[in-house]
Amino acid sequence: MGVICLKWLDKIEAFITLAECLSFTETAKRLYCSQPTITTQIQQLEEQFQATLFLRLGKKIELTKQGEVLLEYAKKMTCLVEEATVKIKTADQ
Amino acid sequence: MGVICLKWLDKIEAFITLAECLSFTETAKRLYCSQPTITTQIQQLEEQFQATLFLRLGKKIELTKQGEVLLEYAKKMTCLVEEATVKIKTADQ
DNA sequence: TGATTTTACGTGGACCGTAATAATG
DNA sequence: CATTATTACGGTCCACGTAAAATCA
Repeated sequence: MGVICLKWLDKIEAFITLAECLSFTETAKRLYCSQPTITTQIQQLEEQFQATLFLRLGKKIELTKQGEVLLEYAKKMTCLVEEATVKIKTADQ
Repeated sequence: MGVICLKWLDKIEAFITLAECLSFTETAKRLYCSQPTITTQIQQLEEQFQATLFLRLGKKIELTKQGEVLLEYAKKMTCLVEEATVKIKTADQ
């Protein structure tokens, strides 16, 4: 999770990582948590956006069109938060 | 909270509202929750960003420079989520 | 059968509202 | 003293990890 550790971004972080490596196991390793946690986070995102983000094809998973759209915005969101964190820190109070 | 009702955006929503009306009481009314909840949410944001977002000047509160910076990004974030929600919904799966 | 994902489930922590306290004018 | 913000506190809900089950190669 790097510098940014805001809890409410965890799901987005999990989604981005999963979209990148396409493996729940690998995603869990990278984010230092269990596979079931990743599964749940992705399920919650799918419910919140009422979308299917990944196709489960046997062992392989595949990003859907809807997933691609979310991925694009997810990256923007994390960038935005990182940028905000830096600029807030350097803002003279 | 309008169409977007993702729980993890509540704090940002509270912050934007408070920055607009500069009253915890009024913010709580608008968001249909209690004042202590707003207080806590703002405190958590201040802790997460390690920043003072509002100056407490007696009964009046005032947005700080850091608060102004966050406000700018907070609005971008909510817009981004709204936009993502719409585009995901219209994406052919 | 081995590897991976999902479901079940119990516990610990977070969140919210009520009540009480503090602070301002 | 009236109004507003904060703190204390208790109950509920959510999230995570472990364990078990399911699924595929």
